[in-house]
Amino acid sequence: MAESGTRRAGRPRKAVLTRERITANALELVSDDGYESFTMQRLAKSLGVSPSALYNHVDSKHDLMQWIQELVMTDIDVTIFDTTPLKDALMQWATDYRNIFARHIPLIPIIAVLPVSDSPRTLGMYERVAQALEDYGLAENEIIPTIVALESFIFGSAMDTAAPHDIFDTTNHQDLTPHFTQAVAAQRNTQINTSDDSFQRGLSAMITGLLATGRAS
Amino acid sequence: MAESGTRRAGRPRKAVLTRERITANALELVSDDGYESFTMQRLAKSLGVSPSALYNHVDSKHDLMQWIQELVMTDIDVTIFDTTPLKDALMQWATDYRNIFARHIPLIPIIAVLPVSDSPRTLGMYERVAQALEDYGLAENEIIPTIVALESFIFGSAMDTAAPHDIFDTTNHQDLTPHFTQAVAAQRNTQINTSDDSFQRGLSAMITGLLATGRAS
DNA sequence: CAATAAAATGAATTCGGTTCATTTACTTGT
DNA sequence: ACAAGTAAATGAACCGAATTCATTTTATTG
Repeated sequence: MAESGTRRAGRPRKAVLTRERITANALELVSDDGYESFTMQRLAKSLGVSPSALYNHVDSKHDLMQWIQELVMTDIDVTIFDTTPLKDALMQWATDYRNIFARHIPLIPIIAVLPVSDSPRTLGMYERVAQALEDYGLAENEIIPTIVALESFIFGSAMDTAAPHDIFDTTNHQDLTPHFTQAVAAQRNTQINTSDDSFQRGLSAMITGLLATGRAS
Repeated sequence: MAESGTRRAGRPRKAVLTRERITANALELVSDDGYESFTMQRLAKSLGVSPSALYNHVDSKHDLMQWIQELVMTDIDVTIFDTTPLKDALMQWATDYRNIFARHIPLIPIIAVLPVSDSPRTLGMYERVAQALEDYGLAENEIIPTIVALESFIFGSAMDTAAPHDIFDTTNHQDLTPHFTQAVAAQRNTQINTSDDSFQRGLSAMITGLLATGRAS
């Protein structure tokens, strides 16, 4: 039961912590030392504050990760769609997107499931891409599946960059896997990084195919 | 310092736990109740054993997850390559693969980074796919990038199935995102599940493109 | 039956995220 | 000036989960 309020108003003490400062420090920690060592305690220490103080500003570490992802999103360049033919623009955008999230792999399962309305920056990016696809003449109902398909490939490819170089080493089992072993050797001979090679080929193939179908006009 | 061994040999007590029993129980728990509630304590309880007993057989929970992934892999059907033209076989294999891992999303970051030599079942699958691609006439050096690209898309798409249905709801921001909002409406009108639609389109596009390039013969 | 050794136990450790009662410091109305 | 009010910050405690370790159990074998 609240008493009928005759008490005077008041203002809080000056906040040392703000969403901006928290998020900026978090991103810096994560960029410098990686996600494994990113804890609320370390973040608090980097802000010169006790861990519990963070919880006056953010509900959970998971929410904080969403803040980080929103900030990371601002790195993705969509101005390329203003100046470049669609297919090339999509290639560059997707490559940028993938390279950025390759450095933020633990964010991927979070963003993959995050409602766009919780991330204005993501929404802005989608708007630009949707517009570009519409301008190109893609059928309205194909725009979302096109974006989602590209994004799924982008996320999967970003994760793939974390694989060790010798992930396909089969020196133990080569007799049982002759075709695969030979294929690994052939790719290795090209001297091209497997992840990059795969991403480029897959991306080019997918974009070509997606744009070929259902051109509206 | 070891004493010069004059002591007689001995045999251990009969093991209640085996890798097979542990893995089977783990998979059952995970399938029934999901990964969130999957803990070493619960697994131990389901095996009628104390949590620490598990560590006589597995080095870590992470290793156990690898055991589970190896078991899950056995569900993926590659016999389709024996009977079906390559493009259709790839479509069915990829769909199967994606649908299975859609129920095991937490395994994806693990498998994406796991050396194939640690997973004979995965290696077997790769061998079959590599052979099919070779038989088709794909250039040797394109076989691995083709597999990796498809797998990246499969993993990304599997994660996408966890997204909420209303992930693209923009009722708050529609004025700022007219093209995107309209595209969402158009896709929704098709009545097709967005994840499935996106996967199918993306997969078909990618396979067509990957097989079109560099046919050897 | 005595020695052996793997397996299982249960208590303890560690680490992180999170909660909560309490204190601090700033603002505002009188 | 000052009393009241409030958000922010503190520090101790809580909790869940993985993992470790000293000890005990039990099957086996010469």
